[in-house]
Amino acid sequence: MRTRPRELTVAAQDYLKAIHALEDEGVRVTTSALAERMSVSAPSATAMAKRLAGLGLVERTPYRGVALTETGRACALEVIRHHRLLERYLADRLGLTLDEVHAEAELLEHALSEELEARIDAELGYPTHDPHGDPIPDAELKLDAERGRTLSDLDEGERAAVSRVPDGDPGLLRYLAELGLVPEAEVEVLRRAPYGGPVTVRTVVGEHAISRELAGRIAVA
Amino acid sequence: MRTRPRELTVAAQDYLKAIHALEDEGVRVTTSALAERMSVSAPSATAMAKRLAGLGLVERTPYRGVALTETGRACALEVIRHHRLLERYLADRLGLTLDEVHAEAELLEHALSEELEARIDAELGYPTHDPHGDPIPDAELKLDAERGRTLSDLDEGERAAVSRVPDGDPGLLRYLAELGLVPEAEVEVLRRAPYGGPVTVRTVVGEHAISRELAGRIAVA
DNA sequence: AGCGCAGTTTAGTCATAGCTAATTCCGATC
DNA sequence: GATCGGAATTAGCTATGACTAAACTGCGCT
Repeated sequence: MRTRPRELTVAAQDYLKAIHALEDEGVRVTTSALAERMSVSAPSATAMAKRLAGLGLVERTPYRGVALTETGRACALEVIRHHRLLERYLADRLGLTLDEVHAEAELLEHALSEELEARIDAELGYPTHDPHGDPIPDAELKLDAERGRTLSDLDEGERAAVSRVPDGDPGLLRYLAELGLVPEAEVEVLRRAPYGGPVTVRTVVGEHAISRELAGRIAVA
Repeated sequence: MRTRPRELTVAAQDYLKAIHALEDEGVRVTTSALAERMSVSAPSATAMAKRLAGLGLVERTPYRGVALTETGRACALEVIRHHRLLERYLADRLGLTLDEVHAEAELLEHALSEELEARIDAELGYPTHDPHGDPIPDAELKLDAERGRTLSDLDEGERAAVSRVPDGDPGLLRYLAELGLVPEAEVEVLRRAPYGGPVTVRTVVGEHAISRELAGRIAVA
């Protein structure tokens, strides 16, 4: 039996998604973290946290923050499934580029019926990853964690394939695409400057130095 | 330069669509007609009518009703364009049936960006009609009126092709499909009972009597 | 242990969009 | 031309979700 974020407001779904993302990043979901992520004032975040707690979707400890309940997590995953399936669809079937799909999926995700979700899923052959390399929760909302290594974990001389890139920032995605850093692409780490300095990589496009911080956000396999 | 219903609330867009539909049907757009169409109380309709008038989207005469302004009509057509393009897409590319597309398009129409609209339009080869046979406003929002004849206008013995069926009621659409009354299908009128009685038609599926009222809602060419 | 500040929450508003109950208007009838 | 009834509007509430300003907590630091 499937939980139904469908009966939630769009705003509530967006908050759940944000809370899930923060938990996933290992960040404590405080009011300010949530407010920041949602581009909203702290009181607004507090208010929504209370509402979600009232719906049994999060556990809330005043002054401490919130944590998703099982139900809350299911709702978040449902929305994420919609988002990532749509990204996959938009990229594969309508030719949207990596930097375009996120925003479009963001718009459409709340308007996708279960029917259509299933139809799209089948049409695409039950894909497991979105175009950025993020895993798509399956129809039972199972999500494989796959917290693998990143570009910044590789030793000099190591080669790997990019498995995941950050998904939200179109400018960043265009930049990475220019450097040849897209999912599936081959990379070799040439140098890792000490003290958290830049990482120099070779891709099909050539050699490029990128910040350690950015390298840490690019997963490899 | 394109008007931007995008900046309107979803509710406002839905009201504009309803007002457009009523005008199209030749109905005076009174508060009660609008309230009825929107499944909303009369005071709610009054309130929205005022809001739309304030935005310059309708001309409102208290106690008289509303009429779309040019801007209002453009916004309504923009929404209708989204709706019908999506219907066409869902039918052609995802295999949804005639009775399913309306509800899905209803959900998605407000979440469709101009970008994606253009992409879908191109993908489909700039279609002119949705799967029910309703005309799709073009990118400049021109809509061909084509107020043609209906099944109930045909004389006994006349043959024609169904050009348009009502789009909102899934049950009705399934019924019509069973009778072979779908867009493009060949029909021949066998009998027209007097005094507004039923019309008997032959389709590929056989002979069927349908009410005059229903026949009047099926356009032919 | 106490003080202070950063972070949280409360208090009080606003806008949208819905509702019911009460009132007002318009036109049709007498 | 007054009246009556139905349609339309006003008045007053509710919920969501945002905001600012003010008050409160708790933790770290002395």
